[in-house]
Amino acid sequence: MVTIKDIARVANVSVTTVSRALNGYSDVNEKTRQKIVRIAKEMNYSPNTLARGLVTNKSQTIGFLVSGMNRSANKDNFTFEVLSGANECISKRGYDLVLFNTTTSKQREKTYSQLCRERRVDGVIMQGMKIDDPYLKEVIESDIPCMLIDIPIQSKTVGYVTTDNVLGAKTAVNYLIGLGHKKIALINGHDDAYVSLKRKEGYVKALKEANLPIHKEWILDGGFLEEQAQLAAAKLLKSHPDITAVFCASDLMALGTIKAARAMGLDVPRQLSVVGYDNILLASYSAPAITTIAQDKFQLGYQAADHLVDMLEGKDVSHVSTLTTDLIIRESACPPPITVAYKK
Amino acid sequence: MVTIKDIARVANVSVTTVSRALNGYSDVNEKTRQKIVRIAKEMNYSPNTLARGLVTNKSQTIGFLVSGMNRSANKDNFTFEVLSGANECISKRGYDLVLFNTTTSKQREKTYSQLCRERRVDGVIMQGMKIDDPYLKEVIESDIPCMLIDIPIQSKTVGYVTTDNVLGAKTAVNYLIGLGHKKIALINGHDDAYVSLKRKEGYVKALKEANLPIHKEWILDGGFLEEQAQLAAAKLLKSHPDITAVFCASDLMALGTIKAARAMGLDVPRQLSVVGYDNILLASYSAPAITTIAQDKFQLGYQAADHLVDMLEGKDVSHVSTLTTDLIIRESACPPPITVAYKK
DNA sequence: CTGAAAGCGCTAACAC
DNA sequence: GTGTTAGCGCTTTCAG
Repeated sequence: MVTIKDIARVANVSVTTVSRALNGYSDVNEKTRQKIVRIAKEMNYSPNTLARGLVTNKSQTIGFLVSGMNRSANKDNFTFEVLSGANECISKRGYDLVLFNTTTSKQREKTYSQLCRERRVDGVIMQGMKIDDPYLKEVIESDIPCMLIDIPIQSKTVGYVTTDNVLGAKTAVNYLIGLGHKKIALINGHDDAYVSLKRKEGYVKALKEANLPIHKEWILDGGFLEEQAQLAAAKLLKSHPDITAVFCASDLMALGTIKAARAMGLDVPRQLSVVGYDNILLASYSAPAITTIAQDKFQLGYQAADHLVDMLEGKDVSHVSTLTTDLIIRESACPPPITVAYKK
Repeated sequence: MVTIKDIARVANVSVTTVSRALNGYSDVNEKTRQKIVRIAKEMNYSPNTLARGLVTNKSQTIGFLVSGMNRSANKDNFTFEVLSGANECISKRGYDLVLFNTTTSKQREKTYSQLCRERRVDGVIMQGMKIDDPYLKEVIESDIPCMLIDIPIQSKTVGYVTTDNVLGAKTAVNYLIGLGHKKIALINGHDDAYVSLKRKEGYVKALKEANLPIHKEWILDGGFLEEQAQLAAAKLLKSHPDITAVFCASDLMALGTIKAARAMGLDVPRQLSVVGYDNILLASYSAPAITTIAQDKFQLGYQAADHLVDMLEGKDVSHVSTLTTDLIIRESACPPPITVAYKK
């Protein structure tokens, strides 16, 4: 493995000069630089980032900390898209991503700061954490720069990027209301997720603004899981057959809800309208295709990475982004059955 | 940041002893060890892997080199599942994964060995490479241990894990033949992919064994892309309306083929049977659900990682695995229309 | 069982 | 412009 020492010897200069030349410092003779660069290339030199990191105290690596990258959790490619976005940006800006997966017990034994310090990551991007995850508390206490996805915590060293979940949910419910629905249920994720709280807020807001009553019994949790949502929806539709629409806090849960409806002989959308959230790939391929609120997951990761590197480079701008969402109208929602007319 | 030096001072021993105690060497007094361990814990010490790596010349990191992790390429979560599997195994065995994405131009400028040497990765896992990717040639020349996904190259330092693509394809086509089909086309990926070559081989083999003629015009490439496959299928079905079944080398292309058929007013499966490959998530959700050959992508990654670490630990076993596939029967294939009876 | 010393490859004062 | 020197945090001979 060739080192700057080898280059120095061949070029007949000191290692310092080699270091400076290769790192683009200005205070080195242009001819010497060219010579050094040429020799380095000839000798097929690559810098040792470990050694460099040891002295600069910067590793040029970002930790990507995600909960649940295990076999079962791949149904939506949310994590992967965020990861892709983050990686795209990070590598453009000269860093590399290292994966921290908190689901393997091996890593769980270590604290957040242990994980980070061992690898000397310069910063971390966190995704998929529950609101009460112990790691989250550590993030706040730690002074390692961190960008959170969908968790609004902010300090000198922590920022976040999220979407406007209240507005997104409101848009979905308003759409249903606009279609003529008055009895709209909510299948939410779970209270450990920030986005669930916000989406419920949007749901409530939309109903209130339309002067529609809020029924607590119409709000159920589906844990962001298709099967669990199916169970919840089945229960809901059985005990409240007058419901004509349900807004689900994820597309996966919308899928589950549709299955539940179908199992009861209900046609979607004619007898029951369903609107999802996320716009996962499945949403456009399922039958019926799911009307949903789209969020740009790639962008979520990209922006998080961008903010993080900004932070590392000392740019003192706000480290918060809120992305917008889009209503994607497809086939799973339509006006309610005309029986509602009898209500007058 | 607390170092072993700090611990040494507090514990009143030398750094050597601290190092040995913390690394579980046997030649240190049990009492001293306990004291050191206790102090390390109290001081919240984490080892600096950069420093360690610098001297041991091992970084405990594995590079995951993938082509195409960009925004557009996330339609099947193939890469993500392989990644998850690899990460699961790697982290169990005490390593971490660093992502090398060859789609960003930043990384493309660097050669394979540069990428690896800069980060001093101990080994790499490669996925999604085309057969003529320049990186691939470098892998062979390099002495860095490398496990390939779906590319059968083998040497002292390189191994691979793949599935039995010939058998998989053969199984698919045999299934179609068993259903009564005699005119079976193939929408393949592209010749730059090893798996395509093999799947074509399986297709041909199955037809031959059934004494069915091979028509070159019935074999088209869809580039593993839905849209491209749709175009290819449209062309194929238009010029050869007597085809009753098509085997696609990926589910995404099966989706495209179904769309093409539908656009021509053909019912799938009643007028055209379609069998896919991969068993991506979409396959079970689309309408009709796609009959396909399933491969365990998570396992692909897991095994690659396992072999790689074996290699790094000097275990001199074979570094090759061939996983089996499963035929998943769903709704996109059925016996051909009875019109074939007229053929007699 | 423990310590002193060297050195991994690199950067960064500081001097010339 | 360039070289000398020290040192990042750790492991590893080699002595004792």
